[in-house]
Amino acid sequence: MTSIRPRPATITDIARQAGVSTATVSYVLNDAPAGARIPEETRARVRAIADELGYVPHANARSLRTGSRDLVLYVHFDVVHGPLATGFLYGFTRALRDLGYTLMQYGAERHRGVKAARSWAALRPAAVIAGDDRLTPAGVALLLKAGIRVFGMGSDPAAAKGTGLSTLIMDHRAIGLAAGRDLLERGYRDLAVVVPVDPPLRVMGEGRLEGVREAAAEVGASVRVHEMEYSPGSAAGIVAAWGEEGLPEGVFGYNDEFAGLLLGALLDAGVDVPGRVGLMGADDVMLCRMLRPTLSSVRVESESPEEIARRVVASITEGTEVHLSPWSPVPVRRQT
Amino acid sequence: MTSIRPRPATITDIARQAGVSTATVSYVLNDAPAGARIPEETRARVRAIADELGYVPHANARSLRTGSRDLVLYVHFDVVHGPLATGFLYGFTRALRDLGYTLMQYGAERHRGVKAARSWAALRPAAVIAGDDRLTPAGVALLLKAGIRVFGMGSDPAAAKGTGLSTLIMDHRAIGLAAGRDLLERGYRDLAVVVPVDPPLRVMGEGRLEGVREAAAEVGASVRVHEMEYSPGSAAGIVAAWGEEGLPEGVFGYNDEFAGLLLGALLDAGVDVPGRVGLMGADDVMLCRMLRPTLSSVRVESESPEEIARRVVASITEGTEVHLSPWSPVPVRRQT
DNA sequence: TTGTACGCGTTATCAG
DNA sequence: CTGATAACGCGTACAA
Repeated sequence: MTSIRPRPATITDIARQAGVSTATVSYVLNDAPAGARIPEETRARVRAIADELGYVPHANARSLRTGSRDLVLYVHFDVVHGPLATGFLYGFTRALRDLGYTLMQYGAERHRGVKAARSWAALRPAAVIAGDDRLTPAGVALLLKAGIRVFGMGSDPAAAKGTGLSTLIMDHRAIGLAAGRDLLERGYRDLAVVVPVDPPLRVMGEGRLEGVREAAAEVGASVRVHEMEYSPGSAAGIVAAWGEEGLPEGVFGYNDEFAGLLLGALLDAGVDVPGRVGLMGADDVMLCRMLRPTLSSVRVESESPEEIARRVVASITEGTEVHLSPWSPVPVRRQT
Repeated sequence: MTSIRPRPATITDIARQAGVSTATVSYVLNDAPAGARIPEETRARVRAIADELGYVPHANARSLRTGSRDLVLYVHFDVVHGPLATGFLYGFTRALRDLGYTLMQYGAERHRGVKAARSWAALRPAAVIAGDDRLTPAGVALLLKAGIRVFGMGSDPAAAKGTGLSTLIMDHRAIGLAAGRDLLERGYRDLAVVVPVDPPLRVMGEGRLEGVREAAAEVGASVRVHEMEYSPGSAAGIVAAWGEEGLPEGVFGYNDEFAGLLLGALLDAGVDVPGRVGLMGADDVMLCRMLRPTLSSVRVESESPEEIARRVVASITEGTEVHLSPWSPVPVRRQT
């Protein structure tokens, strides 16, 4: 007597036990109008058996039959999500669920381009949201051809326009612009900007840098650029370099974490912050209020996840291309 | 002339265009032994058409037919994942993929117990990994009955033993024990511990507290407990209370973030850290090295994600209950 | 209420 | 040797 591994109950199991057809079971469990005149006694019996068997409909089989797609695939960047992104993702997930879609996060994808696209397409999602580092024109084309909407996170909306690729971006240039303007308003004319070397972050860093440069150009200020790794040693190296070439007046540290590392290195070097050097981060995470002096930052306010979800769903159902930029930057001045 | 929404190509489309049966297409595309003797010419034609059509097999249809389950559902806690958890999750995802399974993250689940279990069961995963705040005995039973393995994150292994529920836990008691012992080694006998009020964090906080208490009991030290929210105000409140009742000698701040908030509040109050008060966080994230003075912490080293993945898969294929605790704590002493 | 075709792909069986 | 037929997995929905 070998114990068999449990198997999920099927509609057929229920039909057999209840002595009715599978059609009847389906009608009863779905409260379908076509089965409206099935006697209450039968209905009760079917329901009782379904319950007893722990029956749960097979989502795959159902969607295979109905042809419905309710999956939205979210393919991560390979980086740690900050509280901002996490918070948005939660709201977005919930909002999508309310609209009848299921968002699944698909992490640690090792492929890109057509290979990645094929693995996503196999799941027949209604849409895929992926970092632009995973997308290639051929991959996007494959998905679109299969009726799967594609959202590039970070892709350039101008370049995407007309290709069918939708975009969902954080406007990094705008963040840099806000930070740069805030530093310039304080009278600084000699600015330094940090750009992460880590590839997925680098693109964003360059966008932010561009914004600072734009702000600087408005008043004829200068901008120095430094590559930085996410490590105390790299921060110390930059501060040491400033010791040689002269300290900048204002520093934009890419984000709060990089800025936090820089702040530590500046304090270690005995630099007066903000007396000698003004410092800004971005994202406005709680970290800003842990550091002393407290860190100035650029808060990124997001449009309601519900609204974004609605527009994503509209794009899915209408098969149209949309370009969403749910974030807007606001400087927050603190002690640095 | 209405443009029809693109539809994914099916095996039937290919068969029609190639003038062969769907069986032939299937054999060719899968390099099945049964189709080994299909002439190269036909094979090439089928492959070319599949390629041209952008054909990708329908994963659902395939698994429906073969009965295979390769999905592992990971249901988040509703909190921001730190770098530690994120890093583990990435490695774990990759390792599972190498073993033929796909890990999907399912966030912002609004249900718990049987309701949640039903929504997971509908996806027919091979296993579900969920926070114990989402699991109830009835829910677990439903899943097990359907042949779906269940891993409770944070569930008590002792309580689970024999019920079929597997566990995957971080040993919070051990973290508190390590922190407590480190503080006591420095000679502190008047300890304070912070416990977050936020429900999902509270459980972990209580586990860590228990560990500190255990350490304190070994040498007869005292332990004060303070509830804390994740806000600068709450930290300031606690420090103010210490002003009234007297400062503790050593503080365990639950984790680095809560400790960082406390550090800021202590410095604001003019308290000498670590001269007057020693402070420890936990998790050892980069934040520790941004703060000045740099924060002592408890690093949590995880067993290799590959090894954990192997054991999870073994549990799935053999249908056995396992209890994994892939983390071990190591104190890291810095300036605080 | 039931029989059954269908959605998509796999595979054992059978025929030219 | 080459390849088609058909049953099947699970649930839905139309015709009877």
